[in-house]
Amino acid sequence: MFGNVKDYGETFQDSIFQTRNGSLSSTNQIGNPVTYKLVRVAGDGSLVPATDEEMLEVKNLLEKNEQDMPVLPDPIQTEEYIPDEGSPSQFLQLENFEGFFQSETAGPYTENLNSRHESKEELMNGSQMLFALPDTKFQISTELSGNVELVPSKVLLQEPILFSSNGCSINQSTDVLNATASPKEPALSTAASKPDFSRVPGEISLANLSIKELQETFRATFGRETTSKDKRWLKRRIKMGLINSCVVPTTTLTINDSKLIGGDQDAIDAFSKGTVDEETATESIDTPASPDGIKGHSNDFGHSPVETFVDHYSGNEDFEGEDGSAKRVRKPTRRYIEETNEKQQIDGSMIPSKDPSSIQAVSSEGRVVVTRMVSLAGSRIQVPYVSHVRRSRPRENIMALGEFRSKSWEVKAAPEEGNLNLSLPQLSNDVNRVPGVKSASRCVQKESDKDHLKPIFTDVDQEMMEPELLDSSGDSSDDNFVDAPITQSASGRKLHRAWTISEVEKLVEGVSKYGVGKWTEIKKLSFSPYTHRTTVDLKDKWRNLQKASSSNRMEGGLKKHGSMAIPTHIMLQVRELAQKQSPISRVVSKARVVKRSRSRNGFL
DNA sequence: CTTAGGG
DNA sequence: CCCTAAG
Repeated sequence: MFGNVKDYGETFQDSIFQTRNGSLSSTNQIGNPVTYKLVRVAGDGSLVPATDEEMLEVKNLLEKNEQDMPVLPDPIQTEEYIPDEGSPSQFLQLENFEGFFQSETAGPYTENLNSRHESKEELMNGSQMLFALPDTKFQISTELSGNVELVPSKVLLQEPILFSSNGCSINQSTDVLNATASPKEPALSTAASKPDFSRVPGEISLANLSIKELQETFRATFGRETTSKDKRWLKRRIKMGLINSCVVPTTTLTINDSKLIGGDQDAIDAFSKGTVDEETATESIDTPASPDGIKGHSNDFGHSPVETFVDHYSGNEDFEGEDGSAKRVRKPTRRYIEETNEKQQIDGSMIPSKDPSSIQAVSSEGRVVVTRMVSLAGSRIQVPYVSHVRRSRPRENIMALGEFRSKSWEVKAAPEEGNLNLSLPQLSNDVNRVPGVKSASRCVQKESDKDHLKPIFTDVDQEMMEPELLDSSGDSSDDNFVDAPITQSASGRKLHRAWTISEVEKLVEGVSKYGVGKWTEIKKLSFSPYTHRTTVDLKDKWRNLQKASSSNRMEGGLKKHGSMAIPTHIMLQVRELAQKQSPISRVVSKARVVKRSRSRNGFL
């Protein structure tokens, strides 16, 4: 039924939705507030709010036992959320639990305890398989505490929002949180409480808090002030703070048939508008751990979700709007985007769409990914949504590739259809498979270069043209090479131009004249005609030359892949210069250092 | 912007 | 070749 792990996330979402509108219709659809609070069970079974000392104690206990304490998932599963570290049972004994339930909990929970000897299947049926609870979960339950193992099922029926994964869960209810004004600990302790706290006195629901109150709560939670007036943001932050490392969904996204059908409208709007930012994406259905086959996506900056979160809220936030988009966040780098896309492509979020222009939210391994159809060289593929509003300089735009091709065709007069068609399947394959968008686009480009540009001006062409000749043809012409500039600007990437021998010679000469690293001078004085060679290019080429020259075996003929046979005398020159420059300068600098340190130490 | 270095 | 981090 739920065998397909990949569909798990989606199924889960469906379940939530159905539950909210179905069996739980008596509850307020989305915002049914449930709050938690750390309490102590007194001798008579009554609940006593925890004192600060107790909070601290609990915290210490948790830290102390963090390592060796086994995870007892069962009590956890009765909760709306689960702290990522440690188990509540570390500080609340099972007896307390039972007493807790008996004294404070009406029917259902007591029932659960009493009926815990029912067959697992029965309870599963009773819960109408609302969730595809991983088998492992039950296994663990059985191992650890056989007699409580069945509780979750029914409890889940009551509070179907739970999804536990390796001790971390995703809380799908929108405004559930603990407003106990104490940092972190409440979050940990909540797991030890019973699921339904809506009747516990003293609770506070964030949903109803004013901005000021939210700010207060924020301060109480994080120990610092905030100026944010964004309710949604505040609530999320507080929740995250309480949940600790567990990722709090920004909103309640519900996926049905790959369509976004429910949830926080703001967030949906955000998605639609393409304002989905890094954080939103991260906060989608995603878990740090993946025992259930739902792979967690590590943050691409190499931070844990927590770290990222900290980064974001620790800044001097100055949030303008309710939409929360004002959050100042590091602009994802090109590479980041590419890698992210790649990753998501790997995840297999390639879902063909009938409506090419449709933006959809698809669930991929428990993560909601908003995608859009894009036309790449004539074929439609689905790619993770990225806002079309350019925030930095153009990346190798997919559309540009199309232009690129057209231009090339124009020049080449008669592009073989077969050639194009040949490349497309390969492209599609690439996109579908591991290489991802990045590789795909590069692939296209490369092919384009090969197929259409090389014939126009090849290495041979360049070799034949004397640099001096080109020189005289006008230095203003960055490229008198046909349509190179057009192509270049269209592709957004510099056209690869093989280095000619004469260029290399000039380079070497320049290096010998002005020294290694003086690329600007070399370019100015020796490369004025070659405006397409940047200083970086010179540097790169020099690096390559050095590499080549150092690996002396290169002489033979190992460079058959068209890498141009560099005359040995040049190589020798390079090696000479490299040796003259690198080791000696090192020695020199070393000597200088010694000199300096000696003088510093009073010698000399 | 220039350099240096990693990708 | 691209991208970034440092000066």
